[in-house]
This record gives sequence, structure tokens and C-alpha cells, in this order.
Amino acid sequence: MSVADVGDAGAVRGAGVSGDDGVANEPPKRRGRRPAGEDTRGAILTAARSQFAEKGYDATTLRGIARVAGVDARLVHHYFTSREELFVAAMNLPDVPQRLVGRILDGPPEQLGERLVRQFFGLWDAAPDRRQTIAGLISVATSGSDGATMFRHFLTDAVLRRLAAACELDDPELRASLVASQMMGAAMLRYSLGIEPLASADTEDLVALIGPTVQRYLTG
Amino acid sequence: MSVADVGDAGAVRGAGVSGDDGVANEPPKRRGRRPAGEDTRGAILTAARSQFAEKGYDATTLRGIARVAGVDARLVHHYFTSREELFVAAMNLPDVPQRLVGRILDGPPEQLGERLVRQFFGLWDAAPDRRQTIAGLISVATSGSDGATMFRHFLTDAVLRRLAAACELDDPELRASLVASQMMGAAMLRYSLGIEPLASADTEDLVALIGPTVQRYLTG
DNA sequence: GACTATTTTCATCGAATGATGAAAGCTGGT
DNA sequence: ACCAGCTTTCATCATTCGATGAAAATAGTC
Repeated sequence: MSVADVGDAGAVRGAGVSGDDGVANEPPKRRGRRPAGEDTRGAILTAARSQFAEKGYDATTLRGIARVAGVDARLVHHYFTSREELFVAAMNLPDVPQRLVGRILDGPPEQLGERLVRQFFGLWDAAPDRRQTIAGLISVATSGSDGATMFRHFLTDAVLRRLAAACELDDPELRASLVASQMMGAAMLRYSLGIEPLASADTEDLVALIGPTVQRYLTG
Repeated sequence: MSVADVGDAGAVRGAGVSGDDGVANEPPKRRGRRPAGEDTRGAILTAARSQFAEKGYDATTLRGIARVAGVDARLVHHYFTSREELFVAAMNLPDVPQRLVGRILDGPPEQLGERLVRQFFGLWDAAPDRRQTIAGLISVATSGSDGATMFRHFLTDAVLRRLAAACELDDPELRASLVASQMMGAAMLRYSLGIEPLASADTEDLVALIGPTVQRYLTG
């Protein structure tokens, strides 16, 4: 699909600097088990994350991941049976539903929105490959494949319900889904689409701007 | 990917009730040009819209579209050269950038947010296949394929710039992108993910709830 | 040092896809 | 009635994908 497709092998492995060659030849790639200490599984996960984020869920293939990881395609199969399994392993969210929601709800209710926005962006801005992760997540969510249903359930069950419980107005579910819409939209433009200046905006600026929105949705 | 995949041919064509058969045989499907009056091109477009919306951009294949349309795969090629061409034809936005933006900006500035939200949802809620259209659009936008760049340019050039021009605060671009984030997020949950109760909420309720958000982003 | 388990490469299979050539049959104009 | 041209079907190619079996080569253990 994309233009640059072949040759982008990040060469986690392929660069094998075997000293015994003078001309530019393909590294003979000895077969069989490699010397110890190479984290193949980790390389596959990293490659998978970047591929899922970059090409989207559907367009990401096992072979493509293997190519990027500099690894035989069979290995992807060896470590992760299905693409879905690989996906959940790659996206492995730390403890988003548990600790995060707790930390958000804990505190003075009049700063709820502010806390929510700060924690949300703080989480994703932290590690560099979290950006990839969320871009991948958004891609699955909108892909229409089975993963979308998965994501929808996660969103309603693990997030929206707890958020709605913290809202004391009429229609708490609607309020909660509005909060989710603002946060998902912001995440989408910031991480997935990379729309400026939102993509580079300082976290605290976003807290100051979006916080009141969330606050109003939840507390009128 | 999805479970129900085969056999979903809406049979725009395939139902051929040729009378001259006793046993259950495939309709022989005479070759050559069919009787007049059948809008094959239109059938392909309809099928493409539903496929793009349902399976996402990447996962939608020419052959799949042809299957749903009850049409030979070659025809898709015959009428639309590339998948990209078919996509823009299927998504054929009426005049979103021109007239809509004009109608939004025209009026008292203190109701800007309200007008924007009302026009936005009014447009997409109107025709039934507009929902499919926007779901398809969101899918491309997040797919990471070439269409994503297309969409990003559309968003920044045709929408954000004009919106920013109507904002008189500091950082108008940031404000405009925040508005876009709220609207895209809402569209995503409402049309693409179908999260309740947002998906079924009355348009005017959304205007009352989201309007002030937009208004505050644009006017402080 | 020998043996086993694990990791890795290679070689295929069947299915699906986009592309293209060529023939068959209908439509519409004359 | 006839013919040019458009619409449609069929047939086929080269790719790519996921899946799987089997062999090779190292690691870890004793």
C-alpha cells in the first residue's frame, strides 16, 4: 500500500557484521539456532508495535513484521500463534483501567476534569512507543475487524461505566461518552494523525484547555 | 476477518430467477452485455460504500465489492481504475467544505459553537448512508495508508485553516484543532463505533451539550 | 563431551488479490 | 436490418498471505 515498503527492514538483525567477506554479498544467514542473548521475541514485539501503528491493523501482516524485525516469518508464528494474540501482546496496556481510573477519581471533584486530562496525556506522552501503541489501538478500533468489537467492549465496560458512576447528573452514560469522545478525538489528532499544533502542544496547555470541557460534561 | 463473510452477497443481481430449471443449479449467468436499465456503476458504488464502512479501508477488496454488488470483478476495474479512485467516488462528499463552512461562520459569533455542532450532525444524520460514509472516512484517516495523508491534508487545509481564521484568540490553530478533535471524536463514537447512548442521542441534545465546548474553544 | 530441547531457516501448499487480455452478447444509431 | 461500440463474462498471471512440516544448528544440562 504505502510507497516505501520494501527495504525498510530496520535490520535489528540483518546487519550481521560477519567479518569474512570482501565484496558486497548477502550475509549467508546461517541456519539453526543463533548465539544466545538476542531477544527475538522482543524484536518481534517492537516491530509489531511499529507496524500496527504505522500501517494500521488490517494492513499489518505477519511477514511484514518479520521483515522489519529481521527475522524469519516462521518465528512470528512460533512465538505468537495468531495475529490477534500478537496484537494484544504488542499493545499490552500496563494497567490503564485499574490504577489510572482510580487515580483520576481520587481527589476533589471540582478538579476531576483537570486530573483526567493530565493523567490521560501524561500516560501516553511518557514512553515514546506509547504513541505507536495508541495509534495502533485507534486503528483497530476503527478498522471494522474483530478487534473493533474487542475495543468497543473495553471502552464501554472498563472505562465508560466507571466514569458514568462518578457523574451525578441526569444521563450519566451520555456524559461519560461525551468525555470519551473528546479524549479519543484528541488522542486521534495528536497521536494518530499528528495534526499540528495539537500534536506538539504541551501537556499542561492541553490540561488547561480540555480540562474544563471534561469538567463541564461531568458536572454540568 | 469478520465472521459472516461469505454469503452476504446482497444479491443486487445474483437473484436471477431464470425459470427454465428444475434442480438447484447455479444460474448459468449468460455472458455479454445485460439488458438495459441496470445501473451497474451505481451498484458498485453502493457496495463500495458499505464495504469501506464495514470492513475499513485496507480490508476492502475489489473482489469483495464485486461480490456484494453481484457483479464481475472486472467491472470494478472497468469503471474505476484504482481503489483510490473508487474510494473518492464512493465517499463523494457533496460540498462539505464550501457551503457548510460558510453557513457555520455566517451568523452571530456568540452562537458559533451551537451552529457548528448543529450543522455537523445535521449533515451526517440526514441521509442513511452518510453514516457509512463517515465510518469509511474515519477508517481511512486512521488506516495509515495513502488515504490518510489525503485526509490529513483535507482536514488541515479545508477545515482547520478556515476555522482558525474565525478565532480571535491567541493560538487560533490550536483552538481550531481542539474543535476538530471534539467533533471527530464525537463522530467516531457516534457513527463508527456506535457507542451508546451517544449513537442514538438526539441531535439537539448534542447541540446543547457540545455546542458550549466548541464555543469556549473558539472564544475563550 | 554427549544428549536433548529450543530456536531458527527453508520449502511448500492452498487461498485470495490486483491486473490484464480476449471473447461474447446486448444497445443504440442509422 | 445491420453494424460499431459499450458492457459483461471468462481465463489466466504473478504476488502475497497465513499456515505447516521438516531439517539444521545452537544452548543448556548432565
